[in-house]
Amino acid sequence: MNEPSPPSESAGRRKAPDMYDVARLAGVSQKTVSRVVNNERYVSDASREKVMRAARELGFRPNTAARALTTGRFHRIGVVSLSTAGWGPASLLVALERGVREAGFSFSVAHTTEGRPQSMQEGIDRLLEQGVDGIILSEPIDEPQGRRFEADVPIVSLGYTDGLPPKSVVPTDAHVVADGREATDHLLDLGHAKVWHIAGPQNWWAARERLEGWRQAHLDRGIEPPPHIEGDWSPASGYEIGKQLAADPEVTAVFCTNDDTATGLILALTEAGLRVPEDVSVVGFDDIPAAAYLRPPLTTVRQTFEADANQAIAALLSRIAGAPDFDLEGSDGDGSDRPLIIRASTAPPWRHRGAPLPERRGAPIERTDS
Amino acid sequence: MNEPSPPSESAGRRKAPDMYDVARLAGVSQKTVSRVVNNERYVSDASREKVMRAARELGFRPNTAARALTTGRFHRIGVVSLSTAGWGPASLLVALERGVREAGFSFSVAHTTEGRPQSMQEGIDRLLEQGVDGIILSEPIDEPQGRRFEADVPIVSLGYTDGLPPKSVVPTDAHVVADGREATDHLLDLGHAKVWHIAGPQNWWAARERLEGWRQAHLDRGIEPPPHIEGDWSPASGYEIGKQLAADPEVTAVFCTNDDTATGLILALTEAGLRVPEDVSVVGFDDIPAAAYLRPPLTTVRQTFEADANQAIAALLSRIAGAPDFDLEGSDGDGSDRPLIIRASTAPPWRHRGAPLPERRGAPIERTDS
DNA sequence: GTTGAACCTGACTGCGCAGTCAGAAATTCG
DNA sequence: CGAATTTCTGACTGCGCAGTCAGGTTCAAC
Repeated sequence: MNEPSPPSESAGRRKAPDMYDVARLAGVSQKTVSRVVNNERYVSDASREKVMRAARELGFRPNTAARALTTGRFHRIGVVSLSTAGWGPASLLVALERGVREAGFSFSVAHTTEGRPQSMQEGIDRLLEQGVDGIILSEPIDEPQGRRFEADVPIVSLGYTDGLPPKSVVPTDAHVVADGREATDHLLDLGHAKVWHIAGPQNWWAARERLEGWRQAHLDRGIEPPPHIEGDWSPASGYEIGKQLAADPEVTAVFCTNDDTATGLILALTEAGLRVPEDVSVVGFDDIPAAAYLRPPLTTVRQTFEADANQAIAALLSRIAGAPDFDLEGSDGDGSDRPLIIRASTAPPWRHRGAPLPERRGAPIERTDS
Repeated sequence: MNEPSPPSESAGRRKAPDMYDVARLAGVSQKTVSRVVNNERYVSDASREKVMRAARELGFRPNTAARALTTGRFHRIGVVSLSTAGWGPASLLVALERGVREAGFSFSVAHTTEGRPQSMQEGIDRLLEQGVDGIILSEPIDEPQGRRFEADVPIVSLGYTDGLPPKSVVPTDAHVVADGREATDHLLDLGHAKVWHIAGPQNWWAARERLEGWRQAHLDRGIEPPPHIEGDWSPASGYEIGKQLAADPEVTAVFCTNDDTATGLILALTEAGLRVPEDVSVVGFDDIPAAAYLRPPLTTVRQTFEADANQAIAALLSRIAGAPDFDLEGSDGDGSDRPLIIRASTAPPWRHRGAPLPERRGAPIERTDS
């Protein structure tokens, strides 16, 4: 009601109210205001009520800088991410922000500079300069020369990275390899003799793991995998590599390191007169929203961004809280959620062109809905 | 060399060095250290050198909280974004981070909570609580009841939003309408009588503008536009709406509010036995990386994320610096960069099914490379 | 040599908050 | 009823830094 009109009403922007202002209005001490704001014990209901009313009336907002200064905690998590808008990295970022927010922390991002070595360390440095309690490395890529990351706060990496300080490292290790293996197994189970692989840049951890899963799937059956071909995640690279693969009659099945690459590949195959899946089966990775609506709808591996993000955050928070080495085992899923989404881009090998199309065309096709 | 071993070497984590530590080692006062760190004038080369050496030796990092406390500036820009990994929002976020970083500011993100009204204001509140010097609203959507956004720092919106404080508002207004118009004009110029429109959710500013451009393109020619259909940006909604459109023989051209929707649409048309572009032409929006590799390669409108982001940042920084109403006119491009990328999904109307395919199939097709 | 200006430096202070502690008031217990 | 305990409160302090100011030094100009 009676607005305590600020002393200098004439000035442009009046000073933000601090705890002393609230205390004065409420008739208590600054320390009591602090207690109320931080929900501490030992404040009478009467005082609490008065303070809250005064704070609301003044529009009081605690000053984070001052709080951080006295507590030494910033209440902020930093994330180093790649400067790409690709589905994978972007989804991870969204999941991380959500998890961090729900944990009550602020969220800072430092993107790496594209094509710049050591840019992960630079990202870490920028985060440290602005003040964070912990750092998450999303989509880690290798630093040159196996350099060690340096930081005086806990670091957690979503996926393995060499050179991490002792704290660190994360969950997802095992299952990404498993995912790559499952995709490959699916194709081998269909009867394909070998599965070709369009890999991602091998300085990315995720790309390496998928390749490793693909390799293992072959070796487990005593098959020598064909040489893999390295792309750059883009549809363009999938298209270019696809033109090569289309020329090789031995190629009947391809596992792509992501859905974008698969999109380019399919176009190249089609332009070469090959049919998917009748002549060549294709598996992607990511399950981007459009995957179910490509022609043909793409068999792919659905990523578990939410779960990965939450594991990373849990690990980081426990380290921030002081646990020297939080044990994460057991939380690693056993794969019961079946990340492989089988759609119409995979089928048994055909290998005789011109054969009549199978009836799949009008068959019901699973579309993702999550 | 002679490492000044910290007093309590036994303790786990030793206290981070402050300016007094550096000053002691360098043989100067704390204030001089402050001067060197902030690159102020009036420091002798000798002092500067000593301080820098000492700072490096101790691994000194200025404490942002203390600095923010004394200066009242956080050196941080906050962005409120949608919690989606879609190409558009994610690209904007990447561009914004880059621009903010280059301006020497830190970058905080607050995502909105999906499906929650008032979540933009909540995002703003979260940013204000953690301390930012200014806020950018990326991909603004309407708040319920035309509520005014409240903040005691400058806000800039990437696209118009009702209820913004006087400071605010941005650049892109004009050209997004123009983009929608250009896409539609392209189809009308090809000879289509009308262009159907799969719109985005109309509480999104971007979706409204594109629809408006589509509408204007019709009205300018004295054509009554057909009713638009509202999707939700997803391929799924494009597919569902596509099934309706496929049943209407009048439909020969569709402008989709984004490339994902177009992807779903094309599948629905294809499944209905229609050919793109022979029976129906399709234009998308965004120019996602896969757009050039769909079948057919998609005619679409390329977004100008970098430019938009930079304009928003420039506007925000100038307001932070004190300019009450920075005038942005003139910076609005005149369209000389031709955002419409014409590929193979658009052609003149055919309208007699079963006609021989035109020769486009093998024709060279532009692929984006930027 | 004197005057002034530019240059350089450090003591002191306050930013807004939470930690510490001493003490008052209310409650429980023997 | 007094003693021990719990609850409540505020004075005081320091976190690490940059702003202010006073003083000292150097240099050029008169």
